[in-house]
Amino acid sequence: MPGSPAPSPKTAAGDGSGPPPARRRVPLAAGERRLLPEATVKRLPLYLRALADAGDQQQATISSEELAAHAGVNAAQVRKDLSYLGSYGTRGIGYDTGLLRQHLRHELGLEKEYNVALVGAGNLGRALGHYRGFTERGFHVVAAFDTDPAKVGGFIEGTEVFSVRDLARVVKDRAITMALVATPAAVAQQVVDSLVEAGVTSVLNFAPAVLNVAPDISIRRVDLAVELQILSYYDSSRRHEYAGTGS
Amino acid sequence: MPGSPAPSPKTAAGDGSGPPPARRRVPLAAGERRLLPEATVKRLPLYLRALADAGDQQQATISSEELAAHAGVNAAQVRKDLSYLGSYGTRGIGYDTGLLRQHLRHELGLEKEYNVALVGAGNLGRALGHYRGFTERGFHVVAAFDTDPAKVGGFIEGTEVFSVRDLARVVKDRAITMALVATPAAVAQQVVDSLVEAGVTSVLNFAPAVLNVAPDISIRRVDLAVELQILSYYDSSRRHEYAGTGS
DNA sequence: CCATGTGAAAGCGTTCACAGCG
DNA sequence: CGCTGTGAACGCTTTCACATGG
Repeated sequence: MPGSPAPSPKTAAGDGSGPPPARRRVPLAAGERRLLPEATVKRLPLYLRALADAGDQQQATISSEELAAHAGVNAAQVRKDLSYLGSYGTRGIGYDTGLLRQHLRHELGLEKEYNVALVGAGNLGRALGHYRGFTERGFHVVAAFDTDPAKVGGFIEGTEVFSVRDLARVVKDRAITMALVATPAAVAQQVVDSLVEAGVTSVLNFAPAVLNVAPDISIRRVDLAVELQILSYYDSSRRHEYAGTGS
Repeated sequence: MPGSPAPSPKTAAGDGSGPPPARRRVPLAAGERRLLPEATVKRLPLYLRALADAGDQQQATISSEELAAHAGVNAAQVRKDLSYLGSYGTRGIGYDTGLLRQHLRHELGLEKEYNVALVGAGNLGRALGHYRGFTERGFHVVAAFDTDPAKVGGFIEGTEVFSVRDLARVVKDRAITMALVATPAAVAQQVVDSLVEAGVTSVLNFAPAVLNVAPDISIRRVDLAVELQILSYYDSSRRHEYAGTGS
């Protein structure tokens, strides 16, 4: 049963917005850095991308105003977010692009490279396997898995497709800690259970299902049908907007 | 220039969480229904899916507790969300699955079918074109677009690939109101501008860029690299967690 | 003088706790 | 009695406004 009732509602269920609700409350020692607010974490990658754009244009510094424009947020937001990192801006000038980029990469843990598993070699899975953006950013898809014997033994962009029966072994052998789940919804929960069992601690779930995992596992959901349904809501509320009042 | 500074920071920039920040403040007339909180809108599709699961199992009613388990949220949240719809539950019993499903579909505007354009027929674009989940839910990809002459004239799962030069014409002819943008980031802004110009009002953006659109256009972002970077953050904060205090 | 960094205020969203009703 | 519906409390997020400092 994929959607078995969670023992506790506080489980780190993959709701797509809050992957690790576990916030620490302990006093924390000297050099240690406190967990950032979740909303801030979601924006840091956008600032990083804005910096890449600025760096391309040989810009030595960038203002919170410019970063805000690139990230589609308020400038005060940018300053507050960056101030959580101990902030390395200069008043009257702005942020040093190179320095800030380094700090953001460090804070996001992007100095490390990650080995990633891809589970499900259907249409979406194969597209994910071909996607260049992952490797470029240090996320290496080093193994794919499927149940279909016709797909097992094949390759996706140089990555071998294994049987899911070999999942535990391959995940351990290749030191895989992240996974992309692109299976049918019906098997997604058991797949993620196997992945976690084998040592995976971060999961990006593309299956249209909410998955339950232990609180020390991060899971995020990318749900295409849900996105379209959200758009549908706003579209339809626009259509009805001028049907009520005449004012 | 894709990331041109927004004239006003209040533009409906595609930040992935808040597509239409425009909340109305007018008193609103009799039969009219107020806009739902954005956070609620994001959860309604999950409840709908939970109901589909329950319906499969011949369940006539479902409790907020059960819905919560399926959606990975708190039961009080479910009740509050559903109460915004005027709620059709029965105290002591729960919600009638069929009735609630109908109301959710109505509220989300899913009684209508949508014609969708797919822009960018690269790996990701083709995978999206093959994805079954869209048509199943009433979102019909009726045209694809690309600049590559080798792709133009081809078909993706029965959908013709047009030149982007014909975008305006085809979008109008086929009454397309939604679009999936799966182009390189560099051209995404001009693509979305053309789409909006041609009559598209809802956009799902897969390009790694923040797009600016008028406030009456809905845009949502699905950014795979950003998702992995967020996971990376929590992964690395877990690794550092036990490096500071010994307690 | 200009743009950062930040308290304080305002706005949202979530959770609690229980009244209300079938 | 059980489960919904909801005011009120709480906590997180955003925005404002301005002191601060290169």
